[in-house]
Amino acid sequence: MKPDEMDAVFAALASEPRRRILDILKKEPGCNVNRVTEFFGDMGRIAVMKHLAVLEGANLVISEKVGRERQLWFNPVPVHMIYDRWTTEFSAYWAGQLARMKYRLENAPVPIDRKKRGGSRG
Amino acid sequence: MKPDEMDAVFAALASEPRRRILDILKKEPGCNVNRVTEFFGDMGRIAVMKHLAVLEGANLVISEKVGRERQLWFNPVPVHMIYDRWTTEFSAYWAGQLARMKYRLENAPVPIDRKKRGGSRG
DNA sequence: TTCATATGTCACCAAAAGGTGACATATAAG
DNA sequence: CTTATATGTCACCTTTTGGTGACATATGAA
Repeated sequence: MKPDEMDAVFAALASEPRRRILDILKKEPGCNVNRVTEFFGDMGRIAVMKHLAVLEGANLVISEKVGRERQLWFNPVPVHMIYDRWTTEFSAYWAGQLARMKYRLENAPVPIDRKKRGGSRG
Repeated sequence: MKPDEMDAVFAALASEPRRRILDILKKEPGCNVNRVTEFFGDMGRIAVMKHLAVLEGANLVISEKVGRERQLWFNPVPVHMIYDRWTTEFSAYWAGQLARMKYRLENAPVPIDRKKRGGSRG
């Protein structure tokens, strides 16, 4: 997966309305643009079409024109590819860091022992 | 994980330079801003600081000021959370769709059989 | 043809992202 | 003190994003 493709997928997913569109397409595979628009009370058709264009650019949505309608489909492949990448790329890092940081991850960073900076209190 | 947090994480990851910064921090944990900047020939310090602000906003980077330096750390927790979410949310969908679409995923969408539209010529 | 529907395209606008240089502040070193 | 280093902050600029309405096109129906 090339960097540009990753950019497109992450950027597409970095939007609540777009993630919501994916949910809609998961629930109603093959529905058309106006049907998707119905789910949004605060957004018009053109905005929905732009979001769909972003999603199609990331290959997260596939469309096919049937008559005057455009049928829309969620494509899970890019998500799966990132998922695969993370399992391989990050698992080693997680293992190493988790062993080093134990369960302190969410709480505080682990300062490097460059200089002695007073004792830890508690 | 709230929608806003997901937005922040995905938006932060939707940038090649930012993903590169994370790689740098994985390789050199605790290094400072200027050190990170050295890796970029086409970007200045202020731009790097803005990227770091985005990454910190997504909690993908944690920093700690030590003396006049700012030590930077990669935090894998948000990635892990999305990873976890995907394993649960998408696995069922993948199983169902993969069974239905078989290996045709990358190639073509699967049109719903709403109207009979001539025979497939292949 | 005529009318309704579904989508595509265009110009336009406001806000956010992504970059810069100039300057201020804080710390280390002499 | 002075000087160098590391970072923070500010105004400014350009490009992209995200939204709109008006209008054009394509299809379905009568």
